[in-house]
Amino acid sequence: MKKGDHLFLVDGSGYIFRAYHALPPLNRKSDGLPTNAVLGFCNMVWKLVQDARNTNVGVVPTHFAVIFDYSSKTFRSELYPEYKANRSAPPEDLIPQFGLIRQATVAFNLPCIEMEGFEADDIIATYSRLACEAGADTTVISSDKDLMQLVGPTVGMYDPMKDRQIGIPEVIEKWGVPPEKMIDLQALTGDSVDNVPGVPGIGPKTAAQLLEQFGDLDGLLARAGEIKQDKRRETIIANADKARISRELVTLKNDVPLKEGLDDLVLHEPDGPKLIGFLKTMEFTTLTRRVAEATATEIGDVQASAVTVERADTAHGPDVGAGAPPSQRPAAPARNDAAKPPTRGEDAPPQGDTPSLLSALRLEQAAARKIDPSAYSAIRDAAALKAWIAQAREAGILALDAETTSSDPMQADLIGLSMAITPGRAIYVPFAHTSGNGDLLGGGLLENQIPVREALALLKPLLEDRSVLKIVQDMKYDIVVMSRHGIDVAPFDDTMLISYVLDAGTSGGHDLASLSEKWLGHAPAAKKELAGSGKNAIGFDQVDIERATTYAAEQADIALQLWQVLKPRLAAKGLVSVYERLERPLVPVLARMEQRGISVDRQILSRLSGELAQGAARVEEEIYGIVGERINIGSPKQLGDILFGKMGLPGGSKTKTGQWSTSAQLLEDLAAEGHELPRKIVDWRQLTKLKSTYTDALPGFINPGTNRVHTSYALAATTTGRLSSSDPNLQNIPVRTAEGRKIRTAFIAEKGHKLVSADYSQIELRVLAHVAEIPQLKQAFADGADIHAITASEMFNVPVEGMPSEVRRRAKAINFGIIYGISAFGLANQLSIPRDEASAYIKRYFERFPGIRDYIEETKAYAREYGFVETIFGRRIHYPEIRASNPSVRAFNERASINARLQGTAADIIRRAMVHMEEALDKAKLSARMLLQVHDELIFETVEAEVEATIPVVRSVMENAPMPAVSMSVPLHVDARAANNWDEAH
DNA sequence: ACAGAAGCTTA
DNA sequence: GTAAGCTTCTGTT
Repeated sequence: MKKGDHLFLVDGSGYIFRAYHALPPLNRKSDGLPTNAVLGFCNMVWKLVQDARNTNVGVVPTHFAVIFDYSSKTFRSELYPEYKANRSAPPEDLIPQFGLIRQATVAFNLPCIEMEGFEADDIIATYSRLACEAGADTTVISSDKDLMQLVGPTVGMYDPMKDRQIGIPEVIEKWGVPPEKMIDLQALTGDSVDNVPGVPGIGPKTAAQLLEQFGDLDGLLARAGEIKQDKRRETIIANADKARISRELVTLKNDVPLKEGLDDLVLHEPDGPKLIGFLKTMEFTTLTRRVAEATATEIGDVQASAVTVERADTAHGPDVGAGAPPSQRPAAPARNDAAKPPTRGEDAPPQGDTPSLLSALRLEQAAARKIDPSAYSAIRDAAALKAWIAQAREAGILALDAETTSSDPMQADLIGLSMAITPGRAIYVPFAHTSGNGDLLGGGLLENQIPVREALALLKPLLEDRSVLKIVQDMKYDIVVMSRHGIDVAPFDDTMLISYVLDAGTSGGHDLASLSEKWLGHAPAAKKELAGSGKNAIGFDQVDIERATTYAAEQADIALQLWQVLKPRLAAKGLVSVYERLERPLVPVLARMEQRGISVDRQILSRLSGELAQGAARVEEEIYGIVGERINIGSPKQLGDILFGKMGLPGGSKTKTGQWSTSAQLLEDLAAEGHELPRKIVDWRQLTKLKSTYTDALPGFINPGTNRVHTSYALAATTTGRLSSSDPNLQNIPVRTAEGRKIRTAFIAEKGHKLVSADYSQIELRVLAHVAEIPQLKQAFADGADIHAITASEMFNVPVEGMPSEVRRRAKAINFGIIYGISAFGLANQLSIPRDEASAYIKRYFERFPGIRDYIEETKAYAREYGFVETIFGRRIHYPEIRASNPSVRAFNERASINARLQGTAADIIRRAMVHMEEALDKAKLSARMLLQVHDELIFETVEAEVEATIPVVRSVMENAPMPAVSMSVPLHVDARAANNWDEAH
């Protein structure tokens, strides 16, 4: 073996267990021999031997070996008799596969290596050392953490199941320590599967932290007395011996006396007939065919070979090391497109104007600066805070981030505040961290913190100071939290919204972590690394102050640096007014809407839930009666099998995963043919959907403090400029069916109040008429005529009077189709007509309204040229894939860009209405409060006596919303109604 | 435990 | 044919 060679070492034993559990059961057809792990193994080896180039393994092997455990008795049992003692026997149908995989290895012409007294891992360690000494590189094919100690400059790992490399960065990401400290980490944490004791109560996180602090295990044990936490110090001192023996157990032996030398591991071409013989025996037809093609062997010429199947009582199955490696999240490759050359049209070539230069300069500075946690500190007394506030006043600008206990700003307790004035430096002010040793009372407040009240009293003048700009990522959250403490933070810039205005539609989100990676090339610490996730999550109050400081200060620091890079880009791209008129002013408006919430009647929901439950139970019994067994109706898989398998209904289409489709559309069609079961399934789905998503879920969102439901609006979640609503989503409350509408009756006005609903009529079609300048449509809207009827009349030359409803329906579908970026395929589906008929409709439509064809072509050409489209207010929506070579990807982007101009303009219009609404109501001395937005509808709550006065004000603001920025050539029309509940008001 | 698919709700 | 979010089931290449 020489320099440049590459050795692949497959952890055969580890692979068997992992493949067995990960792969679906598979049995040889002829006799039921279980073979799933064998097939997985063969596929993996074939891929690596034949086609490593097309995997993420990165290199092509020159040497190859598969390593197995020999038996459970190794030198480790001598060292520590309990080692691997509580290992249970492997599953029955895995046992015969141990031997088969060894035979598969031989069939592949690969060395099959095992050694009495040593584990596979020791052999792997030995070969990788020898290879390194020979100047060659090694890839260990495994994801077992026990092998990670081997990772280094010349040794990598590769997880064949996830097609993912594991190098030094991946080890650090997963375990928090570099590979050379894995031994010490495992010595501390132990391993319950292998019965390595470790130190009780020390898990990977604590171990990594201790090793970070003390360097290595010996350092830690020598200086254990310095550990601050009482309990931790004691257990480590008491269990020092266990840690030492554990270290011996997990340390891999790299001087195993091997029979085969490196040169015996040279990779040979596969012997086609020999391998095919084995694969044929196993009845792996696909792989057999593939191997035959690659080795130019005629399958028919090869006889199935004999294999030996070991029986459970003779196999050395129990001896094989279990491989249940912890799952690994694929690491997103670091990406920094800030340095990329500008795309054609989109980013204009570097200009001489100040904003571009400033932006470029800031980017350079940010890229050069390393984020250094040691420049972050905690402020823990009032005097220091006062001094800091004085500096911030002087600076006139300050980034901040509130740390709380909940992602719901209406429930969050404020735990601390981080702030930054100078890039690279930041402070954290802890207010309410607790000792976190977790009894139900939550532990006591830690010392040396400025109490919330006192700290906020000091900070309030700064946060409300009109001459100090506050920079925040996602300001709406902080506004809600701070306003609950009586602080009105202003003025502000929001880095999330600046990014949204600049880059809506480009890949990547607008959250702090994504922006930091994109612009600063730095991945900030994740909150879940401090506070955990899922059911093990702790409140931020329980995170210790030191770690909280590093995390929180970094958040503020990054917000500041992002602002420095992004803000000048707004001016450079002419997007300042979009940000200042459509985004930033909406933040406090939405914050107030969220804070107000809406009243939801629990009793109505609970009554409805009962009715739905009864209804669903009845339909369920009827379904069971027809089907003859109690299947899970909620499982599309089971349903498909029953409908199209057992009952033999004419199955329509399959979904992309090969399942029978059981969509409502398809079931409706079957019902129309006279089948009774599909109808019942559709009914059952409606009832259970209403129950689970609405009547059962909504009461859980009633805030115990306010007795109202507070949705959360996302300003930067959609590509088009629409808002989105979540937790709960109040933008998809049912309205189409009578059953569903009952849910809306539960949304009620306070006593003595009414709900007012005001919605734009046909806003997107009006926008279309305006931007595409279609005379007939403009005229129809000016006349207040029925737009779909006019369209039908134009297309089919029929009078509007006495028009058959079917004719109007088709015209309506075409109008909507235009808004969605029409295709014959889509229209045909919508109207259940043949594709050529739909094509004919579209052709005719374009003949009658040539302006719309022009509009569509112009939009596509513009998007192709610039990579984005704009709304009439200048909002940009990017389509980076508009020039894709894949026709369906390209067509999708074309339709989306056509829709985005219309949907986005409509979204801008209602945003403008919302921004102006409060002042208009104020000026008219009306007390109405805006509660909800549903894309083209606003819902208000107002005292009964003011209803009549409120409606004209609301209507006027909404209808005139485009003014004075844009004067539309088509009038906007708003319908408004008041009632006691949302159903009647709508 | 978590992610993705399927399905359903809205404008 | 556009834009979203939530629930349930399923599988863990």
